This record gives sequence, structure tokens and C-alpha cells, in this order.
Amino acid sequence: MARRKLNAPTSYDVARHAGVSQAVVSRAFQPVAPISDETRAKVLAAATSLGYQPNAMARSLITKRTGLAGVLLTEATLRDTPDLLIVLAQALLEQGFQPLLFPCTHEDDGGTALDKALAFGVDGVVSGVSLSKHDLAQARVRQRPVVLFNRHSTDPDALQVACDHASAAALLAARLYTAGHRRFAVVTGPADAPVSMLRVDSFLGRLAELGVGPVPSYEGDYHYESGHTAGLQLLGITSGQTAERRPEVVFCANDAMALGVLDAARFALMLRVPRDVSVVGFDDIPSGQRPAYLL
Amino acid sequence: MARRKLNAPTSYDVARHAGVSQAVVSRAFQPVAPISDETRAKVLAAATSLGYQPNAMARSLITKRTGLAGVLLTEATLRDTPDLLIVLAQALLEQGFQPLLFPCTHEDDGGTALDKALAFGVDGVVSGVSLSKHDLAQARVRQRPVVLFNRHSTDPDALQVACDHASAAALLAARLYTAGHRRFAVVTGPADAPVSMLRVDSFLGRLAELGVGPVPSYEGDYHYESGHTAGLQLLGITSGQTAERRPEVVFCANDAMALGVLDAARFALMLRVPRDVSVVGFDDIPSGQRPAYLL
DNA sequence: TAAGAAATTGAATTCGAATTCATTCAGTTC
DNA sequence: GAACTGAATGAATTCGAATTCAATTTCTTA
Repeated sequence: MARRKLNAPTSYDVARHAGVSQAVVSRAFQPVAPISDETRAKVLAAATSLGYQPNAMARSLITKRTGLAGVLLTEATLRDTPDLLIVLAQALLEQGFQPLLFPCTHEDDGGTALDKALAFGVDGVVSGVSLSKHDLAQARVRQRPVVLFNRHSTDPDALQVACDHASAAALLAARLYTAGHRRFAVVTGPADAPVSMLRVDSFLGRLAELGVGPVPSYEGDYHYESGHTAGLQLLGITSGQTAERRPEVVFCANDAMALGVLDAARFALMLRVPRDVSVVGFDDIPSGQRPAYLL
Repeated sequence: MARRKLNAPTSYDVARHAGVSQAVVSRAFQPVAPISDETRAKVLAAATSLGYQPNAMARSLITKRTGLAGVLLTEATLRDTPDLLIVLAQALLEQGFQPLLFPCTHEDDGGTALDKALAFGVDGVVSGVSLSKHDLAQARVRQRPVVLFNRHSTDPDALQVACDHASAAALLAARLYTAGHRRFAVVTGPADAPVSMLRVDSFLGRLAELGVGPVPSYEGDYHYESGHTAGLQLLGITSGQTAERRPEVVFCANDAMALGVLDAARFALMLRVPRDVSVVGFDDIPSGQRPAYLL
């Protein structure tokens, strides 16, 4: 009876079991196909009794669709804004796509990750890492749409969804200047992070227009810990810093680092925030809403 | 020339281009195969010039391997311990597997997710959600190994990796009792979360053995916000609570909720922690190390 | 009731790479 | 130089489901 049940049952097994042809089995599993209701019911019954499920590889081979969506994200993004992946994954699932994750250690791993994704036959890609024009062209040749998330491309055909980091940062700079602040410091993200570049460069650019500069800066890595270190460095008195020369505002390229700066200021340097110093970040992450970080 | 380059080039295209048979092209892409070095070089050159990459579906169909690893995780896990996914993904990639993510909203979505994963032809599964014996049997028939992470199964053949939640929670209860505490409260995770069950039941069980009880409890959802609400509820004076009857210790099923309780105690109820009340969690998440939450 | 239309069905083909097996070729050996 | 060995190659087959197209059945309609 159970001769060699090692292999999963195929559509032929179901066909034999239901007394129909393989073609009919295939049709029974399609939402709309020329097949009578009773035949479909019969086939489906046989299928469940055998524990049959259509083989995704075989199906993909002929339909050229896998139901997979490549998701390219940096590890920093995964760590600091996990909600992004959750929301994105849910949206993809609702559209009938299974997320195939490609965590990228470096910003320039995008091309490699995209190649791998295409090799896996993804139906499309959402990329939270930079992709070159050449990469995008390759995906286009394969007819695989790519959506850039918070990454920019000069490619006129590129699909892009992004926060207007530059304008926001410039507005912020102007707002802080208008409020009377004159001594600034910035905590950047990794040097190769385009989002950090946009935010910081734009912030500093606007300040420069307003006649403020040079502004001390510290290169962080987007994580809380580096923000803490940056806070000690920029606000501490290690370099003969006095209260008169201490920055009034620390601008951080993301919220995770801003929380680090905030904690450094409050708990290590015993500064009052926002009285002695203001800390501003970017992202609006949930933990920034916690009482411990408010006021 | 570029007649109909809409479709990706196949091994036959490369074969024609390199003046060999399709079989040779296939062999050129395998690490060890009967093929001369010069032929391989010639084929590989032709392949790159055409932008050819082996079709993963066709390959999988015959080799029965996809290079995909199903990763089943609850959304709570994704949100509260994002590092887990990062570390797991890296480990899988090192082993040559691409993580195929199946976010589960409910604990009992595991079976469905496993079915989908198997249908996609994953080579194996790491599950952070519960799976029934029947589910595990199904995977075994398909010869697909499943590793349970922080989930338990009575199946003797099940591969399991887990924290010893029960023992840890019991030890903790004893330790707190020995330290002199007598008035406890607990914040549980969702009722269907097995890890929460283990931690809380074991904690309460040990307390009961020590003669402590009944212990007020609040059902949270693993997230910070529910911890905050729980803190207000358990430590507040809404129900005519007085300092004498207020819990001395609040045990939380995970750290995210513990931080919520902590903030509620400190900033909403103006309690001193740990003088007025102690808060203990589970997981050792990175943000618990922040100065704002220490002392 | 016969002819025609519509709905089902099944045999055969297809997708693209891997593999089997027979064949060819170069290199040994006596 | 004939017989043999081993390596390299290619023709043909395979994986499993979807699809094409011809054949069949069922239902209309005059």
C-alpha cells in the first residue's frame, strides 16, 4: 500500500485517484477554468485525501510567476524600524506575494541581492537599499518591477516611494534657527547611507544659508549605542567644552541615535533636556513616544 | 538583432552562443562535473555576455531543492526582538539558504504557514510558532526538516531549540521570595502564547509552593503599550489600592511589557523603582540596557 | 428530432535545467 | 600500431503543472 510514499503526491496521482486526467486536476486548482462544479469537487476531495498540493516550482516554470516578492533591506533598517518589515510583509501577503528577504549588510550589496532575487524568480522587488541604473535596467529586461523605498534613482522610469528627507531636514533647520538656536551639532549615520546624507547635508546646507557653521559632527551607525557615544563626545566637557560653547541642539540622522544622545545627556552628563540642550531625531519610531523619552 | 529579448536567455541560448550542447552549459554551472576547464570558461564567458543566469524554478524542479528556508515567526516576535530575525537570516545565508518569511498573526497560524512553506518547496523550516504533531508529520513525509524555536512539541523526533523558560521563571520566583518580597503581580502575554504560559505558570507555580497567592494578573499582548496599561492597572490606586497592598514586584512575560510597566510606575504613578516597586521582565532586549531604564 | 451551440474533457506539448547513457576523442600501454 | 582506459561531450529523458487543441458530451433551438 504505502509503497514509496516518500515523494509528495503529484497531479497524476490525484488524477488517477479521482478518475480524471491530469489536465482536469490542474484546472480544479485554478479559480476560473473550464471545469464543472462536480468534477472540481471530486478532484478537490481526492486531493485533500492524498494531501496533495500543487508543486510551486513546476507551476512557476510554466506560468513564469512565483508569487515571491524580493524584499531588500539593510540590517540597520531591520533593527531600527522592525515595524517597516511587518507592515510591508502584511501588505505583500494581502496582494498574494510571499516576502523573500534579502538582508544587506552594506548599502552597496543591493546589486548582488537584486541578482539573487531575480535568479529566484521573484515577481517583483521592494528595495530599501540603493540600486544602480544598471541594476534597475536588468530588472526591467526581466520585466520585474522594482520599487525603491527611501532610495533615489535618476532613472526616470524608476518607481520610488520616499520621505522627502531633504525638505524636512531643511524645514527643521530653519525652524530651530527661528527659535533662536545658534549652536548646533549633528550625528550622522554611516557614511555610505544615502538617507543620512540627505538628511544631514540638507540640514547643514540650510543652516549655512542662515549663516551658521561650521557645525561639529559625529559619524554614528544608526544604532542607539553610537548615539550615546556621540552625545558624550559632542556634549561632554572632554575637549574643554563649557556651557557657553556647548551645542544647544543636537540633530541626529535617525531616532535611534537621538535616544542615545538623549540618554547620554540626561544620565551621563546630567543635563536637562530640553532646557540645557535639545535633541532632535528623524523617523518617529514608537519607542520615542515612551514617557521615558518625552518632555 | 534584438528580436525578442523579452525573455531571459536560457541554457540553450548560451549553448548555441558557445557552440556546445545544453548539457554542457548545465555542467559549466555546477561546481564539480565532467567538463574541461577550457569549455567551462568558454561557456561562462558566453553566459555573462548574454546575461544568463540558471532558472531557479527549472533547476528546483529536477533537483528537488530550492535553497529556500521557511521562517515562521509571530508578528510579536518580529516587533519585539527584531535582532532574532537578523541573526537567524545571517546564519541561514551562511548555510546557503534564503529566508522565506511567513509572519503569523496568531499562534495557531503555524499549520497554515507551514503548508504554504512546503508548497513553495522550502528545503527546511525554522518555526517560532507552535506546530501540531500533524503538521510536523506532514513536513517529515516531505522530508523537510523543521526546527522549533522557543516552541515545544511532544513529538520525540522534533528538533527543538529553546530557552528553559519554566526553570528560569521558577528560579526567579524563588530568588524574589528569598529577597523578602511577598506581594506579587504578573503581566502575561497573549493567552495563546505558549512562551508566556510557560514563564507565567512556572513563576506562579513556584510562588504557590512558597505559599504566595493569589497573585493579581493582567493579560497583555507582549507590546510596550500593554505593559504601560498593566502598570497603571496593577500599581495604580484605582481599585482603592494603598501603598501597603500595592505589589512589591511586577513580573512581566517579556521585557517590552516590563519597560511599559516601568515607565507607568515612574512617570505616571510617580513611584520610585526599585525602591517602591520592582519590575522584572524576560528576554534581555537591547533597549532594556539603556540608562533610561537602569537603576 | 436533428442540427448547432456551448460546455467539458483528455492527449499531447511546453516551460528550462539536470541527469542518464551512449558516443567520441585523446592519451596509454604493450 | 592495435587494444584499452579515461575524460569529455551530446542526444534524449526527466521533473510536475499549465495550456493548447481536438474530441466528446450536454444543452438549445428550430
